Amino acid sequence: MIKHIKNMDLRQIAKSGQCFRMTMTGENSARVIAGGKVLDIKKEEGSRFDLSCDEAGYKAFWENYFDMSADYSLYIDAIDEKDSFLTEAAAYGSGIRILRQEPFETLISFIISQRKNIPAIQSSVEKICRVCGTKISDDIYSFPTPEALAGLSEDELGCCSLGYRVPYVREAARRVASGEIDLDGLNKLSDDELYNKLLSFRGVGKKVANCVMLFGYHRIAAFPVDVWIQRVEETYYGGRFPVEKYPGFAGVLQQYMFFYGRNNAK
DNA sequence: GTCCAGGGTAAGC
DNA sequence: GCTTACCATGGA
Repeated sequence: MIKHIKNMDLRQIAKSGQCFRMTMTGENSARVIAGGKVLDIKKEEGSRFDLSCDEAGYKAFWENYFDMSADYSLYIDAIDEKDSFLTEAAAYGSGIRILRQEPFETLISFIISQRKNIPAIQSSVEKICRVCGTKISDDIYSFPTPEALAGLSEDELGCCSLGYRVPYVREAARRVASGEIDLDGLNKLSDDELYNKLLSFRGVGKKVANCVMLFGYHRIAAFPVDVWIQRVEETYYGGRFPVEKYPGFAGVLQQYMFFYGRNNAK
């Protein structure tokens, strides 16, 4: 089916470091695995995209997943003109959207992410999906359910290049699978309450908690600070980015800063 | 072979 | 409250 989508660049999103199961399949095409489904997207002319789903599937899942109701030009227009770095960063990554990913997949993926680069995270996540995800079609596996992941032995998880993170992943999966923590139910919490709840997972500190908030709960005020953002803050902002200038959506701008800073590092 | 990665924990001040 | 050693692994 055909959709016209503004502020949508497949390569930028696939390489933005917010999701780990979106891969480029060609110069202008990508494949996304999410929600137990596969979507192939191809960019045609201008803002015209061809999606491999029907209208019902689009409405039921992908429209929300890609945050289609948001107009990202509003976030970009709100940037202080005098901030030349952020202005350049937003122009550079203007096709990035903040995907509405599932909380559990986001939580586990970002527990894995600590002290790994993006290709290594993708590789680990892919291994986990192959070990205990559900087969969707030939050679394509969904992200595992909490129950499936919690049921793995240490050895089985050990084959997924998790290193010292194995107990973190197991404990998180168990707490969710047992019902001790209802991840979907956390949606009703305020940002602060959600943040503190996420910190209760072993292996989740402030950076990972903020990533889960931003990418798994679409709390776009969350502003994760990793090594790349730290460099940007030190180089251009005297040590700290003024998040208070952008109340409620600093997380979107963080994504532009991360993508630009990381791709233009020497 | 060396350096570093979308950091966190626990121990020590 | 704020440092610091340590953590496994693979990509660049």
